[in-house]
Amino acid sequence: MSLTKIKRANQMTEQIHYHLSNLSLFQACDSVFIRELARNGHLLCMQKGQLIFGRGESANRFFACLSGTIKLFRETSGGVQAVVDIIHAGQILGESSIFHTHIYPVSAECIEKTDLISLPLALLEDRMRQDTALAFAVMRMMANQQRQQDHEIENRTLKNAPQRIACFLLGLIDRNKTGRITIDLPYEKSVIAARLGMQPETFSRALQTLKRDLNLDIAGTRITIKDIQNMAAYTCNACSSEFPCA
Amino acid sequence: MSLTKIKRANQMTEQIHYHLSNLSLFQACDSVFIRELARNGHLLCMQKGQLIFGRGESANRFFACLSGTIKLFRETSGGVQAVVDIIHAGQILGESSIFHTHIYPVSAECIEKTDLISLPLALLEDRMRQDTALAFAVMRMMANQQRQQDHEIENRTLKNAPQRIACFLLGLIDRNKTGRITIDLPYEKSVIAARLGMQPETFSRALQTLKRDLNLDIAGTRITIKDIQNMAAYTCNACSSEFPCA
DNA sequence: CGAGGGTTTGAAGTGCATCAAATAGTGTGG
DNA sequence: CCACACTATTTGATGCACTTCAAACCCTCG
Repeated sequence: MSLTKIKRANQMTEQIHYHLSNLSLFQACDSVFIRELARNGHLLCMQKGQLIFGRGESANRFFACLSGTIKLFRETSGGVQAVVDIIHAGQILGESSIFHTHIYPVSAECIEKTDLISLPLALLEDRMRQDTALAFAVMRMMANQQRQQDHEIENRTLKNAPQRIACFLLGLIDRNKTGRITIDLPYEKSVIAARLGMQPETFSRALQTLKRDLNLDIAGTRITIKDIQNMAAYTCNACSSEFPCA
Repeated sequence: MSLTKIKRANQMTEQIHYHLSNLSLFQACDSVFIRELARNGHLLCMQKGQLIFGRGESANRFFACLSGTIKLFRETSGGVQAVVDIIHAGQILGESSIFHTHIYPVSAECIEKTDLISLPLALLEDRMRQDTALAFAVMRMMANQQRQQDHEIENRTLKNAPQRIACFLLGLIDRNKTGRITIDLPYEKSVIAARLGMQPETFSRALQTLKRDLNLDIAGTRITIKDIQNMAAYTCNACSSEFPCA
């Protein structure tokens, strides 16, 4: 490598190191490990629609989402998708393939411009074997995802479309806010619809129902909720957990 | 303790030790640990309908299912339930409360006569911190559960009632059998219905549809499948994974 | 044999999907 | 900066899958 190339590589490593040290998952990890990760990390800038990995592909890298949004989904041979989760900045993805014989168990696609760091699974796996705190952090993460999935199954079983939307909106609310609240939908309505297991048309109509029943103000992608308690009653009565249900 | 009481206690410990050493989760654990678990284990014999633990209760024990069947579910204040999983002999339950501030994240109820061992969570947790292999075994288990849940969400999103039942039946089939196959439903139809997210009436009717479309023989709780490939095509075409997908 | 829970069947209603078309919104190149 | 093209969203009309409620049936077990 030329001197300028080395310099640029070092800068890149610095940048990656900075981002990694901000991830909650690595909070308890020592700087040596994070530095090693950084040296082996690639910065990826992906566009809306780009596939990060596909279900069934062999996996030797996992990813940290720095900015943007990613949908995790399963897809039939006919091309129909079931969205399983949505990943935001600060979260990681692909790590669970460690436990699936290094095969990605779902597909991941960017649903807007997204910055990622690609990292070797082997480093994480090795480190987890040595560092109990890291292993437990991963387990805590997995356990939380599991609880979320349980909640999702409950939602699909017990709630109708407007209630599922209301539940989703409540999840977007900053915990310690109160009174009148305005929300900007974090991504396309059709994606939210898929995430909630309904068609875009149903989403649109269900949102109208919600507007009528709960007296919401809706302007395009911006929604104002006047009475949160009312909304919580509307959806949480059909659910095992109460607002705020994280 | 009297001598006979001590003797009886030792016998009990022996019995528990025997069962624990057969659990796949503890295969890699040394005998000392299993013995310590056994000393602190209680044998529980529960009847159909008995609650093992309730969602939200504080947790300091987990359980190993020796025989019988347990449903994990979430329940609204109105008493409606969403069945999240069904636990069989050889599996454990309640362990994930370690990662939820020692609160059970779901409720567990026996749906038939069931034998359990109750064990202290603290022992498992401590041991996981020392024994990486055990920690990884737990993670593998959690990862598998997660994949199952993803599959379940896909099922509920993409499959109709008859297809979900067909998928369930395929999951009961011994992998290396072929040709004409007879299955006995492992528990009440209404429980299967709940597990699949449908009403008992819907289950009954959907099973008729299946019988008609796939030419099944159905006698009460016993079902004979004449053409597995046909059945796989029927349900797996609406799914991201192919038979056998377990 | 009778009681009680589980299952099936029937009739009716409802929520969501589907298909089609109109409208709004967004980004692009002239 | 506007006009056009393309995508996202909404709206309408219709059909179907599943739910709900009610009653009959079946099966098991005391």
